[in-house]
Amino acid sequence: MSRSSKAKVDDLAEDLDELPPLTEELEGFLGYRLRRANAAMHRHFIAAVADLGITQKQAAMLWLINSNPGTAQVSAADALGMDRATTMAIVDRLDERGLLLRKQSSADRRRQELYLTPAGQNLLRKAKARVAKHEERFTSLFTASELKFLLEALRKLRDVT
Amino acid sequence: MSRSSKAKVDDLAEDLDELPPLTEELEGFLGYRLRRANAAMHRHFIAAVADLGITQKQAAMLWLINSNPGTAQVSAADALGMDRATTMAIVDRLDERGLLLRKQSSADRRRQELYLTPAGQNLLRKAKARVAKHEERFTSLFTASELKFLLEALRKLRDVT
DNA sequence: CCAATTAGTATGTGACACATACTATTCGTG
DNA sequence: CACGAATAGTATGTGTCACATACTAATTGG
Repeated sequence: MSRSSKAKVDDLAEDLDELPPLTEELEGFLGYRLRRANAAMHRHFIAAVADLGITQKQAAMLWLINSNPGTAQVSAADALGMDRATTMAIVDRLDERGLLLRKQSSADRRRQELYLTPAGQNLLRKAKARVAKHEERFTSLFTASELKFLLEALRKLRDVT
Repeated sequence: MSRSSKAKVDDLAEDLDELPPLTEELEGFLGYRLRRANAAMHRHFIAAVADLGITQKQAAMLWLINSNPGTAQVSAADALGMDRATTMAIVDRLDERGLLLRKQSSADRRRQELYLTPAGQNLLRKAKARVAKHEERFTSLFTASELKFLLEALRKLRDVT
């Protein structure tokens, strides 16, 4: 014991760092917890792929294009829940880095089909390994059934109109 | 039935909008689902308090100060998981709108104690009503025990180092 | 007493979200 | 078929937030 056993009971909270947190009220909110959890996972993600210099959104875009070559910008935007302007900014950034290319669709000349360049495929391959470890770090907190419930719960939240 | 029963089985997916989504692979990731759920709830929050012109972070700051008058900026920053620079920007904005005020601590003159102004208290009161409805819209998707698990799961994710 | 730490501040960069507006193209309906 | 509506991409601007860096003033600890 580092302290005398005569320490007053009143001191216990302070001793054990059990003072009520400033966020006590906020902790009851799903929105607050969701934001904090997302912030933590986002930070961890950025750190995990720091040497690749991509964000969650950029990685998601590369991933989506790799799985669906030729997808139009607007389709990618819808799939990822972004508007066209935001999608433009993200695709622009990846385009400037030579990670993807735009090709006008012959079927509908308004559309720009998106494809990964070899550089983009290469970067995505590296990203996949890091993301797998990153995900494992978080999913390992739960049992398989807990994780299943959690993923479904998050889907329900997303689909609220 | 709107279509002939002779429709080929191959057509079923198209008929029922069950084509695999472009995000099929991404859906398996906890980070992706978390981001989408958070984005949905964030959008809903902003819409819920649109007439008050505050963000989630600003509301959280007002809430925290209201519950803990005199809290220093750095304490609020720690509690909300933000750095000092970001906290400054948020407090500045609320300060400019006259929703809070800074008062130099007499005990430690480096510290700026934060207090809500009557305008800030008034705005927070309105916000609380809207946030309650907003939260209800999402928490009502779950049973009490499911919600308990979800909140705890999100706390675990936040606390990952 | 002095070095290290802490709190607040200032400044700059980058990523996103969203609004608006404009052009080119395609679609739908009279 | 023609023409207005809708769609895809683009350009531009605003606002929020995260983070890095650097600086000052104040406090703390050895």
